[in-house]
Amino acid sequence: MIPEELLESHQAFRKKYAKGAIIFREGELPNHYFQIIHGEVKMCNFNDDGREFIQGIFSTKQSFGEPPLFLNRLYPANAIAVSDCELFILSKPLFLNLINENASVSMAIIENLAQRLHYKSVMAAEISSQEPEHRLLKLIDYSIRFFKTEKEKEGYRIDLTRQQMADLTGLRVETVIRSIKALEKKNEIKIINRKVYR
Amino acid sequence: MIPEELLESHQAFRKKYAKGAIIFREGELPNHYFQIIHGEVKMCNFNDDGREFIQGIFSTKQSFGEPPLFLNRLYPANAIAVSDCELFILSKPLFLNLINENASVSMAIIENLAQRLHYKSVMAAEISSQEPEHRLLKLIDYSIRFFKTEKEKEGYRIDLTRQQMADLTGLRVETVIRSIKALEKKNEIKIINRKVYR
DNA sequence: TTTACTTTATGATTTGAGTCATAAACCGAT
DNA sequence: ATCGGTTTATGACTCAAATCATAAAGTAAA
Repeated sequence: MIPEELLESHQAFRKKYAKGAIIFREGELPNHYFQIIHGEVKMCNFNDDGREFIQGIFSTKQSFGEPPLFLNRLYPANAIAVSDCELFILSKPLFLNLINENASVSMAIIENLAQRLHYKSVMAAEISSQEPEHRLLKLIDYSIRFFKTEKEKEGYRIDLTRQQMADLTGLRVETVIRSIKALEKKNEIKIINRKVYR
Repeated sequence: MIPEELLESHQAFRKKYAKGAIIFREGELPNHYFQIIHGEVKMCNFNDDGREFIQGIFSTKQSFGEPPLFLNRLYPANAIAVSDCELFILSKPLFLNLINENASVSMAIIENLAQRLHYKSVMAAEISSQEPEHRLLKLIDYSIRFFKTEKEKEGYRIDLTRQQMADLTGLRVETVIRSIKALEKKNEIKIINRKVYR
């Protein structure tokens, strides 16, 4: 999102995380801007009985975790590496400088936040009021535009496990599996050796 | 959010809406920036069978509906006047100018978006994975900080109808009524002639 | 190729929020 | 004071998703 050159010229450093590593935790005070060089990161919450809710999955060139940085608020969720990954990290004061100096960066930030707010608006309305199949279809369509998909001859391949879909929509795995099958029967999607295509 | 003087010096105009009036509709192309002078506005979706989901309720000095403006996307929800209200309206090109010229305005926009994203993150995790009482309590605590409350000797008075709470959390009115009562029994909240206090 | 683990799959059962019906309490306008 | 509309309230019943149990299929590592 922020061009590499700019980040590097402003003393951002690189850091690698192994799959499963925790980048920051819910409740911590944010001190840095993070942008993905390669790999994938999820932001998620765990509720009292250990169930996970995935706020979003981010990949190359995307940033995450800025909102509380601007609000002097604690992180509302955890950031965890979904795969091995490498990040640019920029300290809060340097990041804020960069924004103030550079109108195009601040516009990029605005667009990025607007983007994520849009996703949340759409999914919030879905999650709260629709049946599982509808919810999943929306997630699938949304994920095609924004994460984890590759275009193949059979259509777009959704690179999410059933469990991830469950955690993104607030459903249980079993419900996702059953709904996915129902959607296949209705010809809304295809399943080719367990992968979902649309 | 954007100072009145600035809005006026940039040719924003004022417009009044009666209670219930539709300011814009889901699916329309955004052309303006809106900021509330007085009154309240809700953004909401209606699903196939007419049920409403409230994305947020906004009041004095708050703006709404910017995200799709930045993304050249259609409105994902309707904006409806909850009470009689008056708004500042600024055309898209003038608004974008204003942001580009003025770093403090663009920072204000960033903070505003971050704020709303934060609310959505918190509520998304709640809505998708918690029991009604937990969900409602979170909404109540959040609404104390951000909308529709007044501090009284009995505590904060939540100025939301049961129906609004239902539409904000994705629950049904009856469930809200029952859960609110259960919360009162557990001494989490007070109910004084039908109003909720916390 | 065997082992250990993850992901997908499927049936049986439970449960709690949704739905439906009905009514009381409240509020504003005439 | 009366009337129409909204908001709150409550009970009975339904049903779909969650839960529980169990296993097959796939995958990665030793």
